[in-house]
Amino acid sequence: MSNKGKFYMTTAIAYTSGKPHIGNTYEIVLADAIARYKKAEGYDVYFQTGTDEHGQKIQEKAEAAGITPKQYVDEVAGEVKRIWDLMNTDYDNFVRTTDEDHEKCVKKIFKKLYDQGDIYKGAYEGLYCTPCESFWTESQLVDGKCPDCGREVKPAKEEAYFFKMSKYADRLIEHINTHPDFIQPVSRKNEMMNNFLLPGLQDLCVSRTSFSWGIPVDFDPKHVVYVWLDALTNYITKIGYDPDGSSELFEKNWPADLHLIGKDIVRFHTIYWPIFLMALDLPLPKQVFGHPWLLQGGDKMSKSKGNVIYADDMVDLFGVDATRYFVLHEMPFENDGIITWELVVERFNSDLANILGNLVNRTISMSNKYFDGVVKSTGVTDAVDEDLKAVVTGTRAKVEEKMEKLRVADAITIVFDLFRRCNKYIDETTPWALAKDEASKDRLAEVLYNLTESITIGASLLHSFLPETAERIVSQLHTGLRDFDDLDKFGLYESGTKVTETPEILFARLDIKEIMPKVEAIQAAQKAEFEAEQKKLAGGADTETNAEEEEAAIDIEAKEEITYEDFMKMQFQVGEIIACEAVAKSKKLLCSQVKIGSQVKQIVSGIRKDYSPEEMVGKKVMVLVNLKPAKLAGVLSEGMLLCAEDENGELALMVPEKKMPSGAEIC
RNA sequence: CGCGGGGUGGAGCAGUCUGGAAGCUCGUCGGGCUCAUAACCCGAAGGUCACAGGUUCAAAUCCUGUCCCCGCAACCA
Repeated sequence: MSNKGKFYMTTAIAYTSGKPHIGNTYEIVLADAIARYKKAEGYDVYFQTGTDEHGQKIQEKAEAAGITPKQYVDEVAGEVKRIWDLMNTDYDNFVRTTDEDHEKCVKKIFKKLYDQGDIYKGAYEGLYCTPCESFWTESQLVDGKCPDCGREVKPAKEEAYFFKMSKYADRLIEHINTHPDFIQPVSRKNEMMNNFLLPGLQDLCVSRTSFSWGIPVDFDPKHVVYVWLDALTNYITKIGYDPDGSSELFEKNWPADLHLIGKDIVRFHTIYWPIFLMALDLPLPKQVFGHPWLLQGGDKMSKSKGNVIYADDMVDLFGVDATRYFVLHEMPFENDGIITWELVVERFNSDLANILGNLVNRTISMSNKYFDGVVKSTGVTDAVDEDLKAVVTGTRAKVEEKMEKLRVADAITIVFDLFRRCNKYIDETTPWALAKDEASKDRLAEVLYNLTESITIGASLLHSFLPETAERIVSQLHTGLRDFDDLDKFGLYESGTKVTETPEILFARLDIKEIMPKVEAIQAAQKAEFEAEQKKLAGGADTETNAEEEEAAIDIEAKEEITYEDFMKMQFQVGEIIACEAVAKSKKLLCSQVKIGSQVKQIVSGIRKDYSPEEMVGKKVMVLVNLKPAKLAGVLSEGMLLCAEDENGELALMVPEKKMPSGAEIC
C-alpha cells in the first residue's frame, strides 16, 4: 500500500451537559468513515475526538444533581465514549478537557498570550442588574430597565481578560481568500466573511469570574479560562503542543488536515481558532468542514415528548452498521437531513436487506447449489461481462472523487450502485437457465466467479462505512478485504476457493408493523424517565403514593420575600378580551384589547403558540393593570395578562373560577 | 424593512456557483424471472422546478418583486 503521508483529523469535542442523541452521534460516525477511508487510501491517520467538560451549565447541572462537577462530567463523558465505541468508531485519541495535561497546557498558552500582549485585562462593561447578576447591553434593555426583572440597572464593570481579535483580522481575511478550500461548504465562508470579518471583529472575552468550573488563570485565579480558549486548544494540546517545546507527535501531525464540526460552531473554528493559532505562531488547519444537522422529522426532538432518537435505541433495533448506514447515507452535504423511524426502516429494507444482503445470499447459494461452493474462473466470457467489470473496477475512482470532496453520502451511494449492477448482471446472465444445460457449465462458473469477485471488491470499498458488514461478507466468501490499491483490478479472487456452505442473512427484512410498537415502547420509556427526572429535580414533594396518576410538580427559584405593602402596590383586575390580533412583526406576540371596567387597555402577550387570536376574544382574564406601559416589537402594551407556565413552556391563562364582571378587583 | 438557509412528481434528496432536452432513491401501477431475504430485473404513470415579472435564441439555474417554511437574534409586561 502506498504511503501518502499523515492525515490529522478531529471532530468537535462533545459538550458533556447530557447524553448525546443521534444528531450528535452523526458527527463521530461521519468522521470515522472519513478516517477509515483515508487509512485505506494509504494515509497515516491520526483521529481525535473527545469531550468538552467545563462551563457554567455543567456546574449548575451538577449542583442540581447534588454531585461535584467532576463526578458529573465523568459520568457523561463515560456515556459519550460508550456510544462512540458502540458505533464502532476507530478513533486514536479520546480527549477530555479535564485531563491534567490539557489543563496545564491551556494555562501556559493563556500566560504566553498574555505575556506577548494579545490577551489584556479589561473590563466587561455594561449595565448591570444586581438581583439578576446579569449584564445587559443598551439595546437589550426594555424601557431602560432590566429585561428580566424590570428593575433599575446601573453601569458596572466586571473584570475580564480579552483577546485582541482585531489585530489578526486582516491576516485571516487574506488567508480565507487565498485558501478557497479552508471553509467547507463554501456557503459558510460567505456567511463568515459578511457577518463577522468584514464588519470588523470585536475583541473576545476569554475569561470569566461568574463561575468556577473551568481552568483557572494561574496568575489570577479568580478567573477561569472561558470556553473557546479551553475547548479549541484541545486540537493541539492533546497531541503534545507545548509553548516550551512540543512533542514529536505534534510536530508530525500539526497542522490538522481536517476539523469536522457542526455548522453551528463554524464561526469559532474559522475565525477565533485560526486567530489563536496565528498568535501562537502556528500554521492553520487545512480545512474546516461544517456539516449540517440530522433533524427528527416534523417535531423537534424533545425529551418531554419522548421522541428523541438515540444511537443506542437504533442499534438495538437495527444493529450498528444499519445505524451507521442510515446517518451516512441520509445526511446531505449542505442542507439539514431528516430522520424518522419509518425512513430508517425503508432504507434498511431497500438498501441493506434487498440490494446488498440478498445479493450476497443469492450468489453464495448458487455457488453451493451448482458447484458445491467452489468458485472457479473458467475464462468463458461473454459480452455482458464487460460492462459489469467496467462498473466494478471503475467504482473506486468514483468513490475517491466523492470522498475527496467529503461527499460521504454520495460515496456510499456509489458503492451501492456496484451492488445494484451485480443484481442486474444476475438477470442478464440467468444462471438458473445456464444450470439446466451441462454444456454451459463453464459459463455458469465464470458468471458466479465474476459475481463473487465483484462482491469482494464492493465489500472492500464498503469497509470504511460499514466495517463489520464488509468483514462478514468477505469471510463468507472465504477471502479477505482487498487492498485499496488493487480495487481497480478484476480477477484477484483466488479461483477454486470454496465459499461458506451456510450463508448467514446479513440484514433480515424488517416489518414496519413490528418495529413501530417497539419504537412506541422506547418513546414511552423515555417519557417516563423524563418525568421521573423532573420529579427528582422537584425533590421530596412526593407525598402522594400513587405515582401513576400523580401530575408532575415543578419548583421554581424562590424570589425574595416581599411585604404586604409591596403586594398592595400591584393592582389586579378581571379584564375581558374584546379584540385580539397577532402582532405582525413577531412570531410569539398577540395584541389584545382588554376591557377593564369602563376603560380599554391594549396588552401585548407572548402567548401566540398556545392561543389563537380568535380563541382569546371573549375570555375573562386576570390582568396586572398598573404595570408601567412599554413597547414590545414596536407595539404599546399597557399591562400584563397572567398565565401559568409548565416545564415545557406551555401557557395557561388565569381565569376567574366563577363568573365575574369585567373590572372586578383581584385581591 | 434584524441576520441567514430553504420552497424541484406521494416521501426523502441532487441539479442552481460555471443557463442548453427535469435527475436519483423510495413508494405506486404494469410486465418479466424464480438462484435468493414476498427478494431481483424491465417498463409506465406522476412535476407549469413556490408565485409574478424581466434578461436571453434558450432560465430550476441569472435579475427584480411577492408569498410561505426553517434556524439565529430580538421580543415573551
